Amino acid sequence: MIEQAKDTETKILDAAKEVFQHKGLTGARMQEIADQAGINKALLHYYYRTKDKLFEKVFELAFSVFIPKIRDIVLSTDKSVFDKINFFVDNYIDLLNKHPYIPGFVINELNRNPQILVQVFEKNVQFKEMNLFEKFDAQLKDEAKKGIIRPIDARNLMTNVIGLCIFPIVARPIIQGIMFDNNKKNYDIFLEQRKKMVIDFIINAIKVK
Amino acid sequence: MIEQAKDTETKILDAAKEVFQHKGLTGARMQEIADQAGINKALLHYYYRTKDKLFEKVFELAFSVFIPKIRDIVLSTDKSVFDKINFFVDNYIDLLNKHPYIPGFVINELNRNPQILVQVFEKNVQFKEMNLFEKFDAQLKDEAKKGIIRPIDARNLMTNVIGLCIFPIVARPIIQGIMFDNNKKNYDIFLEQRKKMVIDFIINAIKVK
DNA sequence: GTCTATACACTGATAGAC
DNA sequence: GTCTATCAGTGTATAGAC
Repeated sequence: MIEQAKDTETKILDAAKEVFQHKGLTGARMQEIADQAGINKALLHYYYRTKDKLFEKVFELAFSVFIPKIRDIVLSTDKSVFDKINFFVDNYIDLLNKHPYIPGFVINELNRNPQILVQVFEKNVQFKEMNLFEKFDAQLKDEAKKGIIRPIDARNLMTNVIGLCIFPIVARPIIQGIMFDNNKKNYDIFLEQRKKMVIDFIINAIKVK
Repeated sequence: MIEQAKDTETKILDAAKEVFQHKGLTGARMQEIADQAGINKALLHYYYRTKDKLFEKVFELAFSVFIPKIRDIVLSTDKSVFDKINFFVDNYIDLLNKHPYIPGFVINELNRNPQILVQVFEKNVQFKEMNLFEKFDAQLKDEAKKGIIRPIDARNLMTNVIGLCIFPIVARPIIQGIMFDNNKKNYDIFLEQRKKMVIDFIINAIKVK
């Protein structure tokens, strides 16, 4: 039955997400994914043929959670730079809290095998047409000329903004361990307060006063 | 012969570093490490007994490359906050260029198994006595009172500084792919220019003008 | 200390019954 | 579509000769 099939396919994908994102491609076991999905190991191969193909699907979905968001926000051309930063950080940190394991997963797997990105690009052309940086560059240059912000290019600014949001999540174990005595609760508070802190930090970094 | 032994032990460790840092614990193969070291697979077990023990050694060494450096710099109490930031970013980015794969390796393995950190702490007490943040906090509070910098706590500042240095290295494949059309040369130039950019960015973020 | 040969467990994948 | 049983390949680890 098709109804049943869709359901099983979804259960497998959800289980695969869970396991792959925590253990990575090489650390994940098909058996564990099957257990997590509550089905038999053979069914995984029935629906996705190979481990690599299943992984690819999971990776693409993870990727598409975080990348288009960047595009959406940067492209909202009616906003000032300050408003964009405010809006981006606010939304991106919320998104990160919802999916805290995805950034580390994507970054790690891409380091192990950068080739995956090329495949994702080929399947989703929209990712590739990211020349939105030129437009953002123009806006930054414009506001700099008007004396609103100090000069900075879009790639550096975006790297800084995204890095300040993602880094404390990706490097959580080490920062929490070294700076917070491995106290999970204190680190959660730290992250909570960072939203406002990061916005202030960035605005002040580029603002002309 | 002891001379020969030391040499082989070192060769194994160097090979293990190379393979583990690129493939991770679960992705690495003892056979590949043996090949890389130019010796037999059985010798690996003769010197390090198990894959896990060999990995642990490699992890500890990788860890000790980047963490004590933080301590050294933050503890140089005779410097102003601005000088510390200048000095830190300059030195840390140089260090990152020398060992670009270590941060991603450490971060990833700690996400897979945060327990490793506890083991490292137990073996190296110096890592744990990182209460240097209290001292740095005092200095930040002092300079803020004097009207030199805007108020910020040590943990947020250190997270920002380290994040701005490490993130473009760790997330290189994705940033290079999306923002630089996968052009390696252009990304190298980008990284080269970031040293000055990052320092300016941070100084302006906390400076009172 | 270093090698060859091999034990033993596990993993991804398939065959075939229902 | 879903299951059980099983295969072929690979991985860590050890035994034992030199």
